[in-house]
Amino acid sequence: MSGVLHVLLHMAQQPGPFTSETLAKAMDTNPVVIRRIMAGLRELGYVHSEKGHGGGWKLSCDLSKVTLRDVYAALGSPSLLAMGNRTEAPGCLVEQAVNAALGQAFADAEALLLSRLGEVTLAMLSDDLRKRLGSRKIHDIGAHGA
Amino acid sequence: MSGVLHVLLHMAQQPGPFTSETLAKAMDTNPVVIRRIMAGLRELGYVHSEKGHGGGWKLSCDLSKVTLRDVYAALGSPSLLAMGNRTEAPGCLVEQAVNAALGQAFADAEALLLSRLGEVTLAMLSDDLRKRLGSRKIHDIGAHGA
DNA sequence: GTTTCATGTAACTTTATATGTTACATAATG
DNA sequence: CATTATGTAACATATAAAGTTACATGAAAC
Repeated sequence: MSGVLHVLLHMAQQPGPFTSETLAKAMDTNPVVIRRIMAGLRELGYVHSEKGHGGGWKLSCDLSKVTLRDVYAALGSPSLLAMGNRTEAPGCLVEQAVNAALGQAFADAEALLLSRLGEVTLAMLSDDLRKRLGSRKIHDIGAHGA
Repeated sequence: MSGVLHVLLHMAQQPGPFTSETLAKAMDTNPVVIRRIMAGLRELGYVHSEKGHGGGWKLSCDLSKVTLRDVYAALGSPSLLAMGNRTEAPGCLVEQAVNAALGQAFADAEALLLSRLGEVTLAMLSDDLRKRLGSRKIHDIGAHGA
């Protein structure tokens, strides 16, 4: 999640296109990993890719319309919580009692988190980033960490 | 977490003591795993253990005073969320912007979850379990899943 | 058209983490 | 002192995430 946003935000600072290799260097990872990540975003139309010379990845969405929750969904909505309910002995009443108590707390927290993510658009993130960049010239994607 | 509560709740139904082996069978795991789990609880005084003949684990706390949050703390407060912030390039402003946005949402969700866990005592869980058991004779810890 | 550059994707390897296991020391009881 | 239990280190296994390699596909340059 954090990594995906990092990529998207980088892309929002320059017109592109960006090759998987370029993005991979910025993220200090492998091009294939980038393609895997971007695949989900492409399916939902947030980015698109082109092959061959001059190809690569481009944003293809209105940043003010896409929330962090949308991005999360594009990743396949992986579990947000580190701990789940045991399901090894579903018939056990002890387990049912435990799951009932934990399940409600977990569900509430997850709902809140999703709601919060839904309030933040990529455009808001991008604006925040530009503020942080301040008067500074927008740094090239190659000059990472500088 | 779920597993620990399972053990504690089982223990709350019978006077004990329970050997690690007994508890391990009920949880379908290994005695050493039980001892590892219980170690944190013992340090906070929620359970205590005795060696040798007739030894084993006993509850040593007021169930109405210990919340699920306390139990969580006894486990070393492991991360509740499945995803954290990237920290690979702390100097990168993009990363800072992403972490600021995600960090707030994560912190809020975590706070809510902790708060919810703090509202539920082991006694409440135990009461709920007894209701579920209904008129049924309290099952022996050996008769798991029945 | 063929060479080059880029994505798409399957298959494999590596790494990290959690869990389970073995072995043995320590302590308490009969 | 033999037995039973915890305490804990060390090792093994299983699982999942991340990284890597290899090669097919498609698009642009020449």
